[in-house]
Amino acid sequence: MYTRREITHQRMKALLKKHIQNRVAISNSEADKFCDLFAQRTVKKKSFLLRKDEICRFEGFVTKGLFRIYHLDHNGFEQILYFAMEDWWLTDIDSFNNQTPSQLFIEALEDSEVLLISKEDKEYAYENIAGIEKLFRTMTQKTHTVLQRRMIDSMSKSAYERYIDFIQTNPGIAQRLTNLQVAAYLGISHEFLSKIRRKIQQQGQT
Amino acid sequence: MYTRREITHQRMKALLKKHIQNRVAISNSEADKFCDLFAQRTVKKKSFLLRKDEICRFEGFVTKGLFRIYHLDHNGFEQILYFAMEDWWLTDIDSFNNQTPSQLFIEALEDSEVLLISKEDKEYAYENIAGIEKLFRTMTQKTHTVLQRRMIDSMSKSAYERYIDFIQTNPGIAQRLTNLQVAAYLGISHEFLSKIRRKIQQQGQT
DNA sequence: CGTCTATTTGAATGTACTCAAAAGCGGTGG
DNA sequence: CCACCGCTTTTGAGTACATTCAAATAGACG
Repeated sequence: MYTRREITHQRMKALLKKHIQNRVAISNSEADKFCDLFAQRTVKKKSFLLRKDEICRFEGFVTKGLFRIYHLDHNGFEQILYFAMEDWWLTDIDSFNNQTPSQLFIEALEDSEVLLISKEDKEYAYENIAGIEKLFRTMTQKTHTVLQRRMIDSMSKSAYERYIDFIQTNPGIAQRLTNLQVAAYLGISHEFLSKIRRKIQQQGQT
Repeated sequence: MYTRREITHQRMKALLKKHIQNRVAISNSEADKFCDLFAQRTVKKKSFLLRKDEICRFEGFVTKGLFRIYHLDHNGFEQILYFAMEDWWLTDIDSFNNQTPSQLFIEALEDSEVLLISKEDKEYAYENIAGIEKLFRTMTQKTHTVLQRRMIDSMSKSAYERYIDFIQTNPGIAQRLTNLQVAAYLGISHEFLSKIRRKIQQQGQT
């Protein structure tokens, strides 16, 4: 007999296992061993997985919902680094690796579910589960590429172009966001985003 | 008896070995095994290690000189992603990993020397030399953190602030660059950089 | 229904770019 | 050794992109 919570937990781990096996050659039993290191956590909309000055003690895999990972600049403006939805990883990589106070906030934008692994268990996995070190090396390389691309775009493209790119490349995420969030991600004011959207509307009508 | 070239080669590998042993626990013999996978290459000022549309067949460790890694945007403007000087790594991580055509140029800004490793040899090292997978995982995580920080700054700070940050954080590199290069790194026009520098001069005099 | 938040709009402002031209500077050949 | 060439740096005027502030409007939710 399983409780409902346990059933959910099983289903979430199945998602994680599938995610891993799509990305690296790993046996069933090794994958299970890895997945068992994760704890489940539900996060209500508008509550935080991490706040500035806390030490990030987890790396997370999102199985339901949507998060924003953001930074407050010296004027108190929110700068969104990235969003994490189902099938995405999330952490403050700097704070997690060095166990130093974080500069970031991780907040749920919807009622969400995540699987969390601690630093100790992740280190254990690196040492004792074949393929895990490779999994994270390749994942980090991939996100590095994406970040590099975004860096180039943020410097060489106009706000208008970046907005078009964003909604075309991430329609699944964009739908679920307010313009406030989108503006904070693009690094522009929400008023200006509104004006960009108006211009697009007008073009559509001709 | 060694030729002069061989002696230089030995000295370069010693630099690489030291670099590695500062970053990961690795035995002398394993480190040597890894270093032996690298080939030496001298690159004259203004010549290229990689051009757009070529496949990046190497990852490099700079032992002498200075490189710029840049991208041409759709208006033909150069956007410098990063500089690599002595003790730094350099590659197009995307093109190298996937063996796909590169979007980037890698150009020597001074007469330079690099040690290069091929994709095959690097894969060999991942599989057969203990500690190498960890070395590159941690290095990639570190550069990811740096890139993330730069991303935040490029969106939340003014050109003036970014320039001050750059010359204070990287005095060693900044000295060796023309303002044209610095501007292309900061993502601003060189004319505007000149105006920023004038303002700083005037402040200094009071 | 009322409250809170998101979105839109406009006017004034600021930051950074473009274009054109002049000045500085280093190297090279006559 | 000097004159010239190419490249970097500076300067100014005009312009474009994006922000700020204030206020009105629209939506969402209890």
